[in-house]
Amino acid sequence: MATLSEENYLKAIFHLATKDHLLVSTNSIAKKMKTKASSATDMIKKLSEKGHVDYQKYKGVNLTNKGKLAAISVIRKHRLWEVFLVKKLNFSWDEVHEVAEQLEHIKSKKLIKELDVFLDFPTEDPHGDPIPNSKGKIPNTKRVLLSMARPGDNCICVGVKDSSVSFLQYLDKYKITIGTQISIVSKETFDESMLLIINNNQRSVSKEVANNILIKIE
Amino acid sequence: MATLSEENYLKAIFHLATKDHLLVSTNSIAKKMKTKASSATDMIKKLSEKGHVDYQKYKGVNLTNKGKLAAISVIRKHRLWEVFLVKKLNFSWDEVHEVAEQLEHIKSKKLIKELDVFLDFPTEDPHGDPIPNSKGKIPNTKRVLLSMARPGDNCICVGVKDSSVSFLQYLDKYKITIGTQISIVSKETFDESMLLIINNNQRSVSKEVANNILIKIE
DNA sequence: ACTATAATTTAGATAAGACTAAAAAAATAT
DNA sequence: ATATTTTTTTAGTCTTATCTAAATTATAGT
Repeated sequence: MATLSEENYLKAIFHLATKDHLLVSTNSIAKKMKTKASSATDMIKKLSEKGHVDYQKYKGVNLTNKGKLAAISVIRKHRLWEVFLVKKLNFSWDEVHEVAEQLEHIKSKKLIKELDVFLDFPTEDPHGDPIPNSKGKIPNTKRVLLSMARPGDNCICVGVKDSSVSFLQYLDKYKITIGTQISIVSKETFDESMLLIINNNQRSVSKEVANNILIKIE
Repeated sequence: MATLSEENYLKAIFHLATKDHLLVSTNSIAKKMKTKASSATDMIKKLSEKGHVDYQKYKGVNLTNKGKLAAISVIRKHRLWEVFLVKKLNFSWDEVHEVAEQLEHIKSKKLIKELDVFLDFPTEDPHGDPIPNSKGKIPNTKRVLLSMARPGDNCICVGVKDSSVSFLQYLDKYKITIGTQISIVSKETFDESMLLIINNNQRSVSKEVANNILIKIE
């Protein structure tokens, strides 16, 4: 059984590994975990001994199947709790993360099974991120960044890439949420800002914003 | 802010202190926490430094007002989560304790406030124990032990003193739960066992059982 | 009151997870 | 190809919460 700290490291490594870059560096883990590289090395050794990662000194780590399933299990719990907080306890999408970070570590199979039933088997969390099923399978949603859309496209906001509080509050301010219709009017070549129609209002968003909104193009 | 371990010690001390015996011994704390007396001493010093208990070497401890409120806050969370697990997630009353022990340490004022709203401000947990309000006031229910009742009394089960899994399962087996009607037929002077009518069946219960069922006499 | 026993505290050790500083390996630049 | 910089690891320290063993204080028995 993984400790709280081990679970957080596994989650961090999972998020850092991408399809084309499965090997994760010590430094990137340390940065994500907001600790020092030496602490990351210590934990990597521990995770390696427990069979959660493959590790070669100076080469970085790779999640084993076991480690991957452990990470996904934590992510599943995190996202289910986020749904609970928003749907049942009136939390807004920028308030859920901190609490879900704690709730995701509660150990009880029955708890998470019944929570899933209670929430009617949700497939996405309040930020549009997919919820892995109990077997560890992650439903893949074909989502792209708003910055990928072209003038004339009609899109629906389906999630965010950056779920920091400041960004979520920005979105709330302009009434952009999951399900919001977005039409692309034009795109500036100079600064890559985009002119959009959102809720019947024209609005210009910066490259930074467009790079963090996930959409589905109709 | 108290650590997880500090919260557990505070809770233990609170449960050990009674109206007529506010001073709690090191050994009793150690026993309740399932640690050694030396560990208890260490923690007592820490709690004393933080102003949660009054402590005099070799004399035992006493919760300060601050420590009492901290303990009650944990107990409130524990009991609210128990209600949630039973009412919303189909847990039975003997399954909730272990999970609530974890959930009670989640730090979020909004979480517990909204949970209280969501559960419609319950005043008792699934074992009949009173839920302290947000100010730390504990509603007092006039409950007595079944062993206090006399032949001819008609009673309602309102809770249990011992909420161990084995006792709760014993009660489930004989269909005794909160709200169950119990009539006292007679009491043996020899072994203090009691003859009862429960759910229209005569049943004899031992002194040990009668000492752990809480009732209200009509 | 004095002794035996029980309760409590102190001292010193351990494990987990973090840190700093220094050493070693890898990557980059010239 | 060698020197410099960056990354990673090692060694040693710290804190929290635990432990064992030994010392100290309190309690009970005679």
